[in-house]
Amino acid sequence: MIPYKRRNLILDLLHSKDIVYLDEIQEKTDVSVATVRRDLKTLEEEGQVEILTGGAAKLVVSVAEKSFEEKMKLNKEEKEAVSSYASTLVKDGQFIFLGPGTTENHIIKHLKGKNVTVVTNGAFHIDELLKYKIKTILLGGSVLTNIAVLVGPSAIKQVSNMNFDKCFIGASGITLDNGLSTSNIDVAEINRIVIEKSKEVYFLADSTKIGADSRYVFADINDCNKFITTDKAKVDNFDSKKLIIVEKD
Amino acid sequence: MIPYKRRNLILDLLHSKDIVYLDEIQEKTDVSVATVRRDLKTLEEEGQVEILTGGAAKLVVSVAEKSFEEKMKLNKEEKEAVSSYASTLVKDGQFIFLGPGTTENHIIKHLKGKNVTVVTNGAFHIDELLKYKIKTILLGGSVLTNIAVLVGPSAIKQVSNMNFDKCFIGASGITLDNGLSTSNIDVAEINRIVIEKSKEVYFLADSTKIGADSRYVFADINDCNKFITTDKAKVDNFDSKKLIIVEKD
DNA sequence: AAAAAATATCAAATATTTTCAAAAAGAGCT
DNA sequence: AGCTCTTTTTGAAAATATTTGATATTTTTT
Repeated sequence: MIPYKRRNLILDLLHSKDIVYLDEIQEKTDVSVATVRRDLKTLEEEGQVEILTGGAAKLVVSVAEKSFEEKMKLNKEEKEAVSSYASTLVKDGQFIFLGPGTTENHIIKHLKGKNVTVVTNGAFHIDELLKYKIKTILLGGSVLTNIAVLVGPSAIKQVSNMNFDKCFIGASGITLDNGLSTSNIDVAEINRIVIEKSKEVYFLADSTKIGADSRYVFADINDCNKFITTDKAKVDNFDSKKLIIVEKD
Repeated sequence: MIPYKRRNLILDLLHSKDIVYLDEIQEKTDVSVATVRRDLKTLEEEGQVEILTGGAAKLVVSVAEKSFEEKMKLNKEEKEAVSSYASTLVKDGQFIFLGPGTTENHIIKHLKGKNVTVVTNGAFHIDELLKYKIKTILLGGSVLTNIAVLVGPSAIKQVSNMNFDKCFIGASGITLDNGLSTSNIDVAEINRIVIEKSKEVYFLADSTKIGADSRYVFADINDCNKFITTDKAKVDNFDSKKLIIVEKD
């Protein structure tokens, strides 16, 4: 196994485990402890890993990204299924808005090669958007700590002057009675405007969001063209004409 | 098989695989390892591939981030010295602008705990700013591929309505004759406005920037309050009242 | 103080770079 | 086309450089 692959393996282990021990790495890679140590030192110099005394290492993630990356892992399959379907709706040349959530982030990789322009207020999407060389407009404004979302009068003004072909928006909570809600009032405000300025509106939700209410309501269930989710049972009372149930594999 | 086709084959392999081994390529192309190595070197020079020890090569993933991180490493000590000094100029409660460069990025960690608001058009600064919980306003606009800098009418409009206590701006090139220049016309435009809207203007430069000109000039040497750099020799002809030479340790 | 872990050192094993001559491919000419 | 001359590409061998495992030494933990 070449060094690069070995180091990747270590990072992979740390993605699922939080801490790995030298023995463990050694066993999986079949090299001497000396080499494992050297690998870890290399990764540490790259800022990817922190070496702990006691023969272990843990992943270094920036505080802010942590919560985002952790959310990316939650219900990954559902989010993947929903966003994969959502991406098929995007046609060449379209001008679309992506909300700042993790489900929306999953969409990005599927847009690769499509000639679209993405507008978003989710600063964490930037890496992924650049990676796939997608034309991007990031809204400007105050950056919300922890979630790196851009809000404020300036962001509002910008979206107010845009007309989207489609928007894809997630929510923290969704109920038939109260509609879609989120935990931040500024995010709610932006969502509200985006929905108004979009020809077609798509709501995305993994099953955990359904049935709960968050603080700030920004839309009614009926404000969308399609509501994309995976769990049929949970949306039984919803308007079935607007529902799209996708299978997670 | 002609060289061109061979190299394409390597890229194809990397499309699906992430890593290819020398043996693998050699087997498929039926040439000597020496030639495979040369092919890889060519591809590397084209920026299409990364050569790894072990004889494998991997597709370069996020060109953008990579180049930023690599630039962060260049002249690290000088940048650190310059930005460390720059940060001492920032007082509690101030409203400052940071340019999108790597030198400016180094400033951020030194702002930890200071009650300042940072405005920037460098999207790559976000992680660092969130990490140290610094109040941040990110300009909105088109995201320039590769460098993740925000530009365009919207960004311009935003900075035009702001009044900064201080701004810290780097450049790609600096000469006494032509002043400060950068490689992107939009970045130059933003810089120009920021300089106008700042009570105090600070230019930052590691020694490699001095003596070279880039495409778009955005300021004269005299447009600043202080010009902070490390290399005394290179700035001998500059107005000494404005110069601050810091030691790298 | 004993045990465990981390660091340092060194020689062997691998990989990479350099060098050089042969082969292949082009370019110009008759 | 056939022939020379030049340039480029290639493979093999030698020279360097890097990676690795083993062992000894120092540091840290218990």
